[in-house]
Amino acid sequence: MRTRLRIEAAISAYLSEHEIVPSSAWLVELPKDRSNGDYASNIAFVLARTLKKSPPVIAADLATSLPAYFKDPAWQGIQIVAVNGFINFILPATVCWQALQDETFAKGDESNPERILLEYVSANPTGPLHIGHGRWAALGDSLARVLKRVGHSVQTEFYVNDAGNQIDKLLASVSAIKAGKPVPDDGYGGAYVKDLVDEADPIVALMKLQENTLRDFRVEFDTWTREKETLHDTGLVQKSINELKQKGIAYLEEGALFFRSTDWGDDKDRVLVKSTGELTYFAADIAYHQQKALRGYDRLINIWGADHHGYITRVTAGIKALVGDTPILEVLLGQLVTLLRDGVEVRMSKRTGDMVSLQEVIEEIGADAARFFLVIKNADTHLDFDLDLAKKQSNDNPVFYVQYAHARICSILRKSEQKPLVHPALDLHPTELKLLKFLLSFEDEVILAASRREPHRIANYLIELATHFHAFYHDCKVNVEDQAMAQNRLAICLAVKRILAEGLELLGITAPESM
RNA sequence: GCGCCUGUAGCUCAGUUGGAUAGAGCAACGGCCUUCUAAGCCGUAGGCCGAACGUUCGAAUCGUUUCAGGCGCACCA
Repeated sequence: MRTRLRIEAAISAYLSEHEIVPSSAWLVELPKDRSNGDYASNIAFVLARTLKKSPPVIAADLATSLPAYFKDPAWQGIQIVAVNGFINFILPATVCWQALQDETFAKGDESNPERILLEYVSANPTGPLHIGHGRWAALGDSLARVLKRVGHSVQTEFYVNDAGNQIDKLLASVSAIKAGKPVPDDGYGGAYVKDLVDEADPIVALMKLQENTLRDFRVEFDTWTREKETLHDTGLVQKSINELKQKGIAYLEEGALFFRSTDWGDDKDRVLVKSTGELTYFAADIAYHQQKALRGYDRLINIWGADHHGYITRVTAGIKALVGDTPILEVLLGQLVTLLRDGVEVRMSKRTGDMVSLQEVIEEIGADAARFFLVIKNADTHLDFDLDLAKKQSNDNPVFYVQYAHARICSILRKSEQKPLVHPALDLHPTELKLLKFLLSFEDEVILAASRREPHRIANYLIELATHFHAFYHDCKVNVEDQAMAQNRLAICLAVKRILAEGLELLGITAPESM
């Protein structure tokens, strides 16, 4: 059982035995300052009004009563102290050892597993991917890994917009070059376009290009869905439109067909078929989301750039109109990335070809550093990605700091002549104990990263774990004469190695054996 | 004008389902390699959490207002 849940259960048992009903939600959490304890609860604050006593008094009562609710052998020796109204729980090392030896530690903890379709990147096949796509790729792939780890069933999808205006323009540009004519003003003039003239199918070639870049970035999709063959050639877009007409939520006005999205809270109704007879991109998008919904998921998660914010309401309206309330559409917005060179913004334009591709970034600084840089910041803060800085910093980049901890452990293991073995009775050095306990909070971070869709938490956790390990390395020599101590410390090293490797795996970053 | 995001140390950012003295890295300064990788460790310094008011026992966190920056408000994709 998860450590936090075990503590919550004890408090709940106490409450129900004493027939106390809290007036609002209480929780057991990781204290901001770990020196206060390993876990803490605010229950005394919540009960203050109900019991008409001050939080410190209630906390003191609970602190003396609660130990009786931890009878399990491993929990013997738990310290429960009341400070300023908080109840702090200081765990015995045996609880940590027990949790860490469990194969399912920090895995599959989701109480409501869902079938999720996660769609991300979905770049137009009109050019190479750039750093912005890289952010969605790093974010989406890590999120998929995190969601799977806690027990959701996740399928990832890349939607290929291979129909419409931009595609026509690209093909026109390729034809123009082939015919020795200049590229049209609104066409694509990037160097890569010239390489497409010999391709039988330039779109497929560009998809391959994007797929290869993503593979170099360690991002692979379960499915690639092509708009043209899946939605247009099959007549599914028209079918969706017809359904809307039949339901009376699409109407003709001034020669255009409108979808009454205002029925679902949109600002204005949206055009499905232009007065010219052309379908809008939105029409295809509605059909696409209807199809996704019909494939049987509980939830559709899309990662979009913040510039697509305005689309959420109308696409949600489309799903509700055609399918209903399930699946839920959840859109994660990420703020855009500005690529800087020497502190100066590099304008990104596929049309002019003035861009630095994701492929180039990966080749310059490596997939590990690039992924870490792109995923470490909260997705809703704007990201300045300075190429020169990233290159320059490659030596003191946090990703190396974390990887170095892993490599150091591997080195220790290679030199060791002992077998790791836990000696629960052994006294631990304070730094050692801190490290051991910090390992335990991995499960809470993973849960949080999953439920809030925030993979950057994993990156921050790993940096902190590496910090604890490096301090341990400094304070506690592992390969010492004392056999029991050496075995114990080796066991800690193995546990740290495992969590570092699993955490890095969640971010799609390698865990090197040596550096 | 309306909507969304951001504003925390010199710089880059954590911390935001309300909680304990607001944290880290980089940059600055000072220590630590006869000891398992110094890509490391330890210490010093650095803050009216953009501003104001409000809710609360308690606010960086919630509400209102306001200032600054970014992004959207198409019969474009």
